[in-house]
Amino acid sequence: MEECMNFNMRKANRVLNKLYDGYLQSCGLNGGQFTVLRIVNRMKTTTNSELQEVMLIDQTTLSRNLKPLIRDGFIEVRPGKDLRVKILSLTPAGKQLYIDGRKCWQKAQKNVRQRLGEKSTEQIIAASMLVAGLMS
Amino acid sequence: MEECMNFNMRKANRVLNKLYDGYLQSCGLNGGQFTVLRIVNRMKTTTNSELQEVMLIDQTTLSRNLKPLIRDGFIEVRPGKDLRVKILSLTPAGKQLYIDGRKCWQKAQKNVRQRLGEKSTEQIIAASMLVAGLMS
DNA sequence: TTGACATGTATGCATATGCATGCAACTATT
DNA sequence: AATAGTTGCATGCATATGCATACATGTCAA
Repeated sequence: MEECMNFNMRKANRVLNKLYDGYLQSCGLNGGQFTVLRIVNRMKTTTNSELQEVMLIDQTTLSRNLKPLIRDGFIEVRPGKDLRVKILSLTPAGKQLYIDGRKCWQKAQKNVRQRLGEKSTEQIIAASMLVAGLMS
Repeated sequence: MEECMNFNMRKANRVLNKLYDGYLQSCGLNGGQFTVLRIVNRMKTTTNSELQEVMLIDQTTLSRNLKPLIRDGFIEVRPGKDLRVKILSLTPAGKQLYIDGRKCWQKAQKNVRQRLGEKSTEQIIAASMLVAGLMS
């Protein structure tokens, strides 16, 4: 019986989410919030719509994920030249939170890497990127 | 910068879910419901807790996923020898729905297979299984 | 300039998910 | 048999997600 790719990825995703969330909760983050911090940190300065493209996430979901990070002073919003655009960047507190979160994240990633092995780990990440490329 | 496995799998999962759901909606199913039908069909007869182990899904989530399928007459419930256990099986309508759903599912799976190629497809499924194995 | 259309973001609603807990049925120890 | 603990499933609640839509700002054509 042929395997269902969707089912298997969903299952793997549930397992992985739980694992990463477990490590991240000690600094009050979940996987989605950490990802936002991580990308904003990398971009230095970005916008909702740019994040949306990078994460391939629904715009409204992203908008809501950003909300508490902005409210709690981790992400700063400035209006762009185009007043509709909100320019996002990490505040000092946000940078610190990212640094803390990164430590938790590294533990999670290391745990996975050790259990799956280097080669499988890289393959899985590459495979995920391939699948994400189906979006177009 | 090292890639985050969790982020990449989440992203891939979003893309894949949308794709499969798009194909399945023509027979009124979503990916989760189709998976339940598929597994019950394969098992002939099963229980909530057995499904839960196979799907690595939260028991309460599964319970809720089953609810509409039972209510709408696609899954039949008989009490087991242990009266707490509900023995699940497909009704004739459920079997038909699975057959219909399987056609949609095959289109989705074929689409993915064609775009990613045979080798990548198999690798991704194998990779997902590996990751799911982290649950233990 | 003005009016029509486009774009960036937020909100209303419905559904999905999972943790904590509740309840009923079972098991084991006395 | 009575009690305590265990197990299988369901429900209350909180959060996450995404579609449809609203609203504000921008752009372009006349």
